[in-house]
Amino acid sequence: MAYDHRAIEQRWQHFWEANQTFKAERRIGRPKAYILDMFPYPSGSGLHVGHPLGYLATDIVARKKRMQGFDVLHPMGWDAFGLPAEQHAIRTGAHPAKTTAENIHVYRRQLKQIGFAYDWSREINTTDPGYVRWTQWIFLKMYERGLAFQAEIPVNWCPGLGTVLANEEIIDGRSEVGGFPVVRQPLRQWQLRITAYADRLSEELEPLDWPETKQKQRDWIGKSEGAEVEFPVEGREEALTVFTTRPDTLYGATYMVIAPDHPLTLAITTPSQRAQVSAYVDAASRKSDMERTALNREKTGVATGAFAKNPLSGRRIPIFTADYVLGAYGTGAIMAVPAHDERDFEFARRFELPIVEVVSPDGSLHENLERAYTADGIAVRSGAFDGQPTAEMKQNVLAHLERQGIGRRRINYKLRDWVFSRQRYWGEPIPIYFPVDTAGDPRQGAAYTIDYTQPIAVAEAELPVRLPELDDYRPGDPQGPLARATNWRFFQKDSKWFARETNTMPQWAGSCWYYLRYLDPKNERELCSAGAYDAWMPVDLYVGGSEHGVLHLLYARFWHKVLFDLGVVKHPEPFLKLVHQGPILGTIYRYFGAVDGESGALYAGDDANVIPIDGPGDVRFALKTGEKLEERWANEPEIEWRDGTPFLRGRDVRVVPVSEKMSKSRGNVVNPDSVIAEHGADALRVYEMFMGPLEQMKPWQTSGIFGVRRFLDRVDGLVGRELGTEMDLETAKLVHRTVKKVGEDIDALRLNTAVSAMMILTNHLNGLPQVPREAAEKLTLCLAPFAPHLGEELWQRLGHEPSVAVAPWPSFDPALCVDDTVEIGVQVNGKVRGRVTLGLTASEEEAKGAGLADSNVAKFVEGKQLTKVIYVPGKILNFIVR
RNA sequence: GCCGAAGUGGCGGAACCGGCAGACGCGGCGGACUCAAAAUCCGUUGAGGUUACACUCGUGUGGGUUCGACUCCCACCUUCGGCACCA
Repeated sequence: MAYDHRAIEQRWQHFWEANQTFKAERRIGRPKAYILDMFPYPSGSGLHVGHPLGYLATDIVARKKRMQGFDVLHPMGWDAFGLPAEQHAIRTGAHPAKTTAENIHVYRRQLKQIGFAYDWSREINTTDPGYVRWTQWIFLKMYERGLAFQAEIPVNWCPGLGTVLANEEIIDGRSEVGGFPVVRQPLRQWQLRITAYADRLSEELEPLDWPETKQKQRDWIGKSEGAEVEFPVEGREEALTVFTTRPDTLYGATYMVIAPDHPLTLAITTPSQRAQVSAYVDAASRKSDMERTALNREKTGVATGAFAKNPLSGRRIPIFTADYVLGAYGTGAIMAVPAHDERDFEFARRFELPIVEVVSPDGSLHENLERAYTADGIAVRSGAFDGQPTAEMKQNVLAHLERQGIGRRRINYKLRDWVFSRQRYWGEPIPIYFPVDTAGDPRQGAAYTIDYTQPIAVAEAELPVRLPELDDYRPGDPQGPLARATNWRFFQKDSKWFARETNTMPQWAGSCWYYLRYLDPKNERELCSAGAYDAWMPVDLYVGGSEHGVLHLLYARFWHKVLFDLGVVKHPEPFLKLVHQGPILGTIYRYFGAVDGESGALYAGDDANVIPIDGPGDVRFALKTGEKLEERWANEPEIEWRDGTPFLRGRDVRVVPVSEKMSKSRGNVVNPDSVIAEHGADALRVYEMFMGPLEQMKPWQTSGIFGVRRFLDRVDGLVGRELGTEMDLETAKLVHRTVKKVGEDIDALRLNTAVSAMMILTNHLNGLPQVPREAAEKLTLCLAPFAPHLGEELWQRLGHEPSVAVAPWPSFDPALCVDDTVEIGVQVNGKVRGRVTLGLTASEEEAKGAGLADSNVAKFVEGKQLTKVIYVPGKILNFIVR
């Protein structure tokens, strides 16, 4: 009874391709929907079953919208610049472009066999010269506006990758890709002035229909409102300016701290402290991010010997330098208020500095604080401000400082400018060149000097700047591998020599604006035409992994806002609604074995009799009797089930299933190709949607797909039966409710319960002597977005012309979706004791009578005093007795 | 440490504007079909209890609000994700 999925799926995939069923076109008077997936990086290992999850959700939404008469843009492309292709090139010598093209070929084939409703005529590839041209064009526009600039700055240099990294690409002092250590090192870099957009990037999140990602971005941008205050330094003209969010605690500032890398640190240091301070500054500059974040919990610092004057209290306060103050945030110096800041408190304790309470929870004075009091309160020891609550005092102090001209309101951000150059080959060349001072021909080895202070933009007409051919792609040189392509790098113009920029753009560049290129992918005159923009933008639904919550989504919003200011786009935000699909986990099975190895090994099985111990390497567990054990892992084929418990095949060793992110090294990857070959693309699609809520993390269970395939076979069987014209009321109600629920669930991306609803209908229809035609048709139409191949097949079998993809979405009769009678629970003192069927409009008297007529209810009420009756029509009847 | 999300049968999950907890699927058990197996179909399946019913317990833990709490409030525990000296 199983249908032939191979034949059906191939036939309809060919049909869609031949008929261009999913070509996106705008028609007068139709609503539009732009439904976008985060396009993949085509890696060498192909897709695993986790990849299509988000694509399936959008595909179902897109297919339903199309059936509802929307013009739908649902495109796909490739984010094809990236490290893996380049690393492969270094190992094998194969050109990254070649590897990338091969990988794309595999990805395209895999996606097509899943049956996505993409408009493949709009496919884009970020490495195409026709695409790179516009990425470079946007860069030049930023350069013209001063948003792209060079600076010699300490950057995050990753020797393992031979390149610099953006702050966002570093996790715990290591590279996000590869996990290599990162060190601080000064280098000439291109940066993008994302900080100029910090406020808009933070504030304009507000109206978007996004999940928690909104808050993550806000936190990353880290807007904080406060004040800049000047502290006069003894014996110097210029004051030391600090940033604080707590101007109300100014009277409690008992010392100051200046960052080791602050330009004034050495200048203000007194001769007697010079040696100590220089040593501290040196040590701090050599520390990598890792050391600073991981090891440096204990506060360190050195007195500079200098003193400042607290502008409000008039008190003479010492100036320290300490690395808990960051040179790059605020002004690089702080006023320290140990009584009301945990870090300052810790430092003050360590260096025996005075701790003066100036904010009291209740207005009374406290001595010998045990810890910093960081909450709001009432001002004390604050001169004329005493007694003011924190919020009020902030305003008053600010006003006072502004009148005196020694302070002003100020907003600061954690966000830093985006280090935008990479010392790698496989990226977009930065379209800039520099004058060269040389006596001969640098391509022939003549000595030369490049004047990096005079960057020149490549003329728009000369875009794109293409990558040169290279024999050796290895990184390592801070100038990047492109510096080795001397014939490409150096050129003459008006008999002067010039050198191209040899850094390339980071992987994120291409994905910052790709959603705009889909609108008009072949346009050679503009990145997209105004007509194409107006037809489709903004993106109505964007689905992708939450790992891109800060990186890609922040960068893309930034570029979009720049393009908005340029007049290229007309909306301040590109993505109205964002959803993150959860990862699909692979399952492996854990057990324990003796360290000695296979021969005579002691197999301890599951966790029950095993305890963790401290030890080197893999030996982190032992039997309770003391024998040391190693953690071992088995995957699905090595497992057999006995009475619902997994065992190691052929052995008496119990194993414990553990779900983890799918990865090659764990051997828990499930390949969609094999699932499709065995069960069909429709079964894969429906199973992935049925697994659970889209946004949740879910373990893949191969057995689950059997149930889904059985369901599809049942639907196939139903529609194959002789159909009737009559439909009984119960069936009609269920059919119409299912149509309603499936439609609503798709709109809300509750795809799992939509599938469940269709299963319920199918089970019901299967029990009928004859299946009504209307039921079969509506079920087919509901199922079509989920299982489109089977949907087409059944639609045709029902006597309709293809394609079901453009058939109208089924309607439902609201009257059939509400019950006139309903079964409700009858409670006595809040416990359910019976149930009665009542009309929705039944009065309390009727309900009471019906409820008491239930023998079991009567039993609990009998002999007691009925004190109250709670009746919510259609919901509950509750008798309160005493 | 801070921010965010989540804890429900053997498993994935459903219900959550407070109103019959466990839909749907997997797995298990029993049966039909078969020489047999697979596939398919039917029944059953939270725990305790009972011949059967009744009944008792049950949505991470402890409290609270309510006629009534998986759902709301407070405290805590655990898991996952993010940030991490940002003044």
